[in-house]
This record gives sequence, structure tokens and C-alpha cells, in this order.
Amino acid sequence: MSSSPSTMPRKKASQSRSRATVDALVEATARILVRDGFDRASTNRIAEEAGVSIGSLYQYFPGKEALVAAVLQRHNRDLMDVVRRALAEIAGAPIAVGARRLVAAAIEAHRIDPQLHRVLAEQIPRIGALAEVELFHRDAYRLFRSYLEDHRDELGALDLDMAAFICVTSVEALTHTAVIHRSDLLTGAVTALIEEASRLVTGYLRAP
Amino acid sequence: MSSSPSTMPRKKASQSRSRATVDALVEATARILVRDGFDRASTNRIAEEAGVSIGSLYQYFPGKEALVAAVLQRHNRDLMDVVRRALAEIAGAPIAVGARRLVAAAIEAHRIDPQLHRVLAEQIPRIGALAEVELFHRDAYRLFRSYLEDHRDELGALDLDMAAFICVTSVEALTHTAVIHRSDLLTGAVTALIEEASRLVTGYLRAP
Amino acid sequence: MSSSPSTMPRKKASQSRSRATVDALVEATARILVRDGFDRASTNRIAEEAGVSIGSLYQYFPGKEALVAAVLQRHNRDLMDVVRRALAEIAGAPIAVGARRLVAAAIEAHRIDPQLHRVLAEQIPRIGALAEVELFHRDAYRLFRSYLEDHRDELGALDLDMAAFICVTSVEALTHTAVIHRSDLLTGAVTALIEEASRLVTGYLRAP
Amino acid sequence: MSSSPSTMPRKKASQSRSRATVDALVEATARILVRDGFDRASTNRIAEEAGVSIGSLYQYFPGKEALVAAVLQRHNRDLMDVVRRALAEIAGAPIAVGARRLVAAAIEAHRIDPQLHRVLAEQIPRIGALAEVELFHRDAYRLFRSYLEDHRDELGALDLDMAAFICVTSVEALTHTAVIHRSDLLTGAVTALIEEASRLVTGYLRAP
DNA sequence: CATGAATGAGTATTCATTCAT
DNA sequence: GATGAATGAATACTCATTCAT
Repeated sequence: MSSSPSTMPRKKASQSRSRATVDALVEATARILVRDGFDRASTNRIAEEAGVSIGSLYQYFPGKEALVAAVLQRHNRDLMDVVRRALAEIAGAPIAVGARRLVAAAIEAHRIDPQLHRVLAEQIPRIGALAEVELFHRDAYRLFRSYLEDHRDELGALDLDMAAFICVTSVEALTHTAVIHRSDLLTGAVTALIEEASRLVTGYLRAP
Repeated sequence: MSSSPSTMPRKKASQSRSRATVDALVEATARILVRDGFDRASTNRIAEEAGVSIGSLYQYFPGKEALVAAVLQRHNRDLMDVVRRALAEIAGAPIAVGARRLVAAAIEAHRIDPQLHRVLAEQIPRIGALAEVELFHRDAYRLFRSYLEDHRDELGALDLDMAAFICVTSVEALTHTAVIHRSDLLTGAVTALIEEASRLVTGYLRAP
Repeated sequence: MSSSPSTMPRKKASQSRSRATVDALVEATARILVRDGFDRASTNRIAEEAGVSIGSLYQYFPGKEALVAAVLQRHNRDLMDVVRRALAEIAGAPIAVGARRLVAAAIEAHRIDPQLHRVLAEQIPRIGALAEVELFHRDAYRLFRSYLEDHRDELGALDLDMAAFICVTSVEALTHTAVIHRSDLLTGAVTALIEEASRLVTGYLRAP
Repeated sequence: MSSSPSTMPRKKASQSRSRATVDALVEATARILVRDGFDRASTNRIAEEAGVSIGSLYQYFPGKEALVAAVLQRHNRDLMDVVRRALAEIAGAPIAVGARRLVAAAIEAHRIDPQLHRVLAEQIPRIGALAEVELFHRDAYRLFRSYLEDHRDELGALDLDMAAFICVTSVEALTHTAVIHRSDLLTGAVTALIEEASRLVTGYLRAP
């Protein structure tokens, strides 16, 4: 929620020139992350790729960490947008239907930019300010929990916290792993994975 | 499966002196990883911590990557030992019982050295030779799949590959996340998590 | 004697707005020098502290050196004012009395802004235009020499140049060192130091 | 007396190869200080001048400050050696003779390497670990004070602390300023300055 | 085999200064 | 005049790795 001061952009960048520079830097960072990996993403290289001087980079970002954090934030926002949209759609639908839709949304989300997602997941050290990555997880957890609350009558005597943890963690891991490491599971009909994963979750939620 | 040549120890280390040096180095690496993090784990520092000259380090390991890989391998072996032992115990037991035991084993495994586990999970870039981390996942997958084969009669018309993927991925994520990020879920009786996770899995497996 | 062109303010600053800007900049420089030290006194920081844009800073000063030079000049002028006033007072008094008064004035001068004096003395590299620091020394030398001329009858067969050099250099060093490094010598009665220093000088001047 | 840890050489450098490297670095630092000034004495330049890799520089010194501190220390030691030798010679001589000899020694000391002395005096910021420069002053003070103690019978009712402060500070300033800024005072017979300075001091010491 | 001195490419970061708006 | 975004040369420092002893 609150990013540490060292990852906060240094300027408001409200003017259009600044805005363009900042955007160019964040985009360049993402591009380099994908193309060269985290370790080779030096500030000098990022500035060059952005077509911006190294001085300007430091005018707007306190360091490499902040740049990567910006990319991470933007990516997580994009993912959450997909999830949020799906949740809005299924607000009134029964869990059996909702779960299906949510799993599909999770896969869709992970497919927004799988290459970036992979680098972000595999190479970014979860340390310092970058540890805020689980933000995505936390947000999804919160959203799904409130969905469950709205559907409490369909559920057994479940601890909602625990149930949300179980479902969100599982589905996130399944879709992430499938997209990143088992793309074979997604060939042809994605339906197989959606089917199984939603069955996993609905079976669990309709408990005694 | 087979680690790349650049991560293989350079010598067989059959003599006891060599063996001791290698062990000292791997242990020093693990200690530094936990204490200082991956980024500060320089080869010089590792050698010093191990009480070995930097020259000797390179006599036995081709580089930093190989050292970390060795730590990773050792840690994964330790985890798998726990899982394997559990699987041996429940070979004859029905799935309802087996799943419980396996979830418990997964938690137990993640608790062997949570600090090291965390560093390994959060700070080691999954790149180059270090990408072999999913080894653990793969091994667990294989083992669990053959357990399912032995219990096919208890299962519905499931695709075993998919089923193993679903179960192993979910349980791994749940136990990992619980141990690393939600230690609150493990206070007092671990049983709650074990209960829920095994219900998730057994519900799924006793399918259509 | 004549400051190099690159340390001359760029504008006459006759208008009141300009004047205010220049003053703000010089004062900001002095404040930052004292608070953060010479090395951290960047032009951008000075401009910010002065509440002026960096562009305006360069409108009035050709660079950092000129700003520091201005501070230096102002400080030296302040010191010399004290000395000059003392000399005016003792113009007619015999050397024994005058020396006392002058030593007291020197201490008083060094106490105007000891913090700034210290930074100026310890951190400003005597290079380029900043080498003009000895200006103070030169002015004091000149003034004291003419005082001696006016009192030649009280003196022996002294070389006035040499005598002025000896006296001014010694008293400057004694008062400077006392104020900066031996504040213990000034506690309570400053009189002890004044007494000794003026005895040093008068003893020397009343030579054969 | 106790240099801060960040200026302590990193290794003992007892082996001859190390010793040579360290010496080369310190000498290169002194040479660059004189030739290019403090601000242009970058670590990379020093290493190059020393014919040593930048890595080796950091193997033995924690940074630029430590290098300069080493030069400073060596220079101060050289100065003090001259002073100490003079003091040993005049241990038994009366003050009138001793003072003369000491002033001569002070001039001699300042002439060991006037160029380096100037840079050290004018460009080195007295900040951080480099503030220890007054070490020279302190040592000289201590030595001279004990000389005065041994000759107390020749002195009036002087406060030895104050007397040592007055004499050492004055003579240091006079010889320093003469050598650095008034070389004209030293042309031909140095005797004039020696004569005057020692008269200044002896006159003061043979007090009330 | 062991040692540890030496290497140097590579990285993050600062800051005086310019100039288009 | 005033502004502040942009510049980029320069700097300190790290660390994996080699190799002569």
C-alpha cells in the first residue's frame, strides 16, 4: 500500500514533458527486463533504451529499484483490472458459475504479458521495496473474500479468511505455473485447466 | 534434470579433506545467504566464511552459481526426503488418509529451514543453472503421480497428469505461502490448514 | 587583489528585485556551507534553499565558485570592519595599549560567525578564485603596517615589513586556533589569551 | 592518535608484493596531489598513476580519504622527525639557543616538500578522518611543552600550557606562511626570519 | 593442492551547467 | 527575466575470476 520513500518517484511529473520522460523510462525498464533480464538492467542501459539521459533518470527515480517497482506496480494493476472486471460481472452469479469465470480471468490476466510476468516472478529479488509484490496477492485475496461474504449462503460453515486464502493461493499458483511452466496445458482448449481448477475450488467451497 | 556442466563440482571430492572443504563451502554459502542475502553473498565472502582461500573455492566450484546451486540441491533433497518418507508410509492407505498425511508432510518439509527456504524462494534469480529449482516441483509431481496410479480405483475418470499438477501445485503453494507469509495460519494447531488443504485435494480427487 | 572575472557577479543587481535574489543566494550558500559542508553545497541545493530557480542562480553568478567567493568576501569584510574599527580607536594610543586592543579585536572578529569561519577555513579549497582568501591577511597586514609606521618612534630599528608580518601572522593564528580548536582557552576570562598574545607582540616590538 | 576505521589500511601488507603496491599507491597519491590537486585526485587516476589496478587500490584502502590520510600521516611524520631531532639536540641548551634552533627546524621541516605541504594545507578538507591533520600541531605542542618543563627555571611564572600554545602556534604559522606565501622572506639569508621569530618567542618566554 | 594478490569491466549515482519554453 | 527539465562527464566502488608463487 505505502511504498517506501526510496521507490517513490521524485517529482510529480505533471507537465507533459516530464510525463513523457517518466513513461519512456518505465517502458524501457519493462522492455529491458524482458529482453535482457533483471541483472543486466542497469540504470545506464535503461536510460539509453529510453532515449533519455542518465541524469534525467535520476531526476525522476531514486534508483533501479524504483524503476522496477514502477513496472511491477503497473503490471499488477493491469492484472488486477482483469480480475476486478470479472468479479464485477459475476457479482450476482452463483459460486459454481463465478469460480469458473474467475479462473478464466486469472488465466487471462497471466496472459497479458507472460514474458514480463515471468521475469517479474523469477528474477526480481523480493527484497527491500520490491517485497511489495505480494500486493497483487493481497488485493486479490481481499476482493475474493468480499465476494465470498456476499455469497455466504451458498457456503457451508467456512472460515472466510481461510477459504479465501485457500482459493486465491491455489488458483494463482495453478494459473501462474500453467502459463509460465506448462504452456502445454493451455494448448487447444484452455477449458481443461479451467474446468479442473474451478472444480477444485467449487468442490472445496460447497463443504459440509 | 541434469545440471549443466558449469554447476557440477569440479572434483569428486572423494578424499576426506576435499570433502570437508566442499562441505564447508556449501554450508558457508547457506549461512551467508540467510544472514546477508543473495546479493551480498560474494565468492570472496563465502570463502572467508568457510575459512578457505578464494583459490580453493574455485578449485571445487566453477563459480558462485554452482555454490548456490549446491545449496539449492541440498535443500531440495532435504525437502524431498520428508515427502518421500511420507509417501512410503501411506502407500497402502486410502487417498482420504494419504492426502492428509501428504499435506502435513509438505508443511513439515517447508519448516526444515524456513529462513533458507525463503531466501532461496525470494532472492535467487531463476536464471541460468539456477532455473533448475522447479526440480523439487517436478520430483514431487512424479512421485505423487505414481501414488495416484496406485490408487486409480479410488479416483474417478481423471487425467492423472492434470490431477497431479493440480494437487502438487496447490499444496506446494499453500504450504509455502503459509510458512513464508502467513505464519499466523500455523500458530496453535496446524490442523486447520492441514484439514482445509486436504479437504481441497480429496474433494477434487473423488471427482465425477 | 582583483577577483578573476569568473567570480564577479554577472549583473550589477541595482534593481531591488535582483538585489534581493542575490542576497538570498549568498545567504543560502552561507547557511548550507555551515549546515551541510562545502562538498554537499551543490548549486541546485543552494538555489532551492534560496527559493530561487537554478536558472536564476546562473543569471547572477557564473557558478558555484562565485557564490562561495561572495560568502568569503562578505565574511572577510565583516572581520575587517571589526579590525578597522579597533585600529581607528587606537590610532593615537601607545603600542602597549594598541596591541591589547588589537588582539581583543581579532578575537572578537573570529567570533562573529565561528561556524562559518570554520567551514571557510577548513573546507574551502584554496584554489582558483578561492585562493583569494589571504585577502583578509593582506588587508590586515597593510593596515597594521601603517599603524606601525605611525608609531615608529616607539619601535626599535625594526624592519616594518617583517614586523607587520610577524605580528599579524602570529595574532591571526593564535586567535583563529583558539576560537576554532581551543575554545577552552576562551572560557571565563578571555583576558588570559589577550594578555599573553599582546605580551608576545609588545615584547617583540619594543626590541633593541 | 586513533585514526577512524575507514582510514585504516585494509590489510597488513606484510608481504613484499603487498608492501610494494601500498607504497606505490601512497606515492602516486602524493604525486597527483601535487600535480593535479585534491579535486582531480580520483581513485581511478591514482591507481593508474601507481601502475596498479583499481581493484588493488580498494584491496588496501577503503577509499580516497584513506589514501590522502596516509600521505598526510607520512608527511607529518617526516616533519615531526625534523622537529624531534632538533629538540634532541637542544635538550640541554638554554632557551635562547633552543628557540633559535627550533625555529630553524620548523623552517627546515616546512621545506621538506613545500609543494605537497601547500596542497595538504590548502586543498584537503578538514573533515571526516582528514580532520586529524592537527595531529602535527598536537604532537609539536606536546613535545615543546615537555621541553619547557625541563627548562622551567629559565622561565617566569608562566602557564606552560598557554606558553606552549602561544609558541607552537605562532612559530608554525610564521614558518608555514613564510614558506608557502612569502618565499621572498626566505631568499638569501634565512637568518632574518629565524632571528625575528626566535626573538618573538624568547622575548615572550623570559617573561614577568 | 593451497594461497591470496591482482585484475578491470561494470554499476550506481552526483552535480555543475545549459537552454527551450 | 524566470523557470526547471535535461544533460552527460566524471567518480567511487564491487566482485567474479585468474594465476604466479
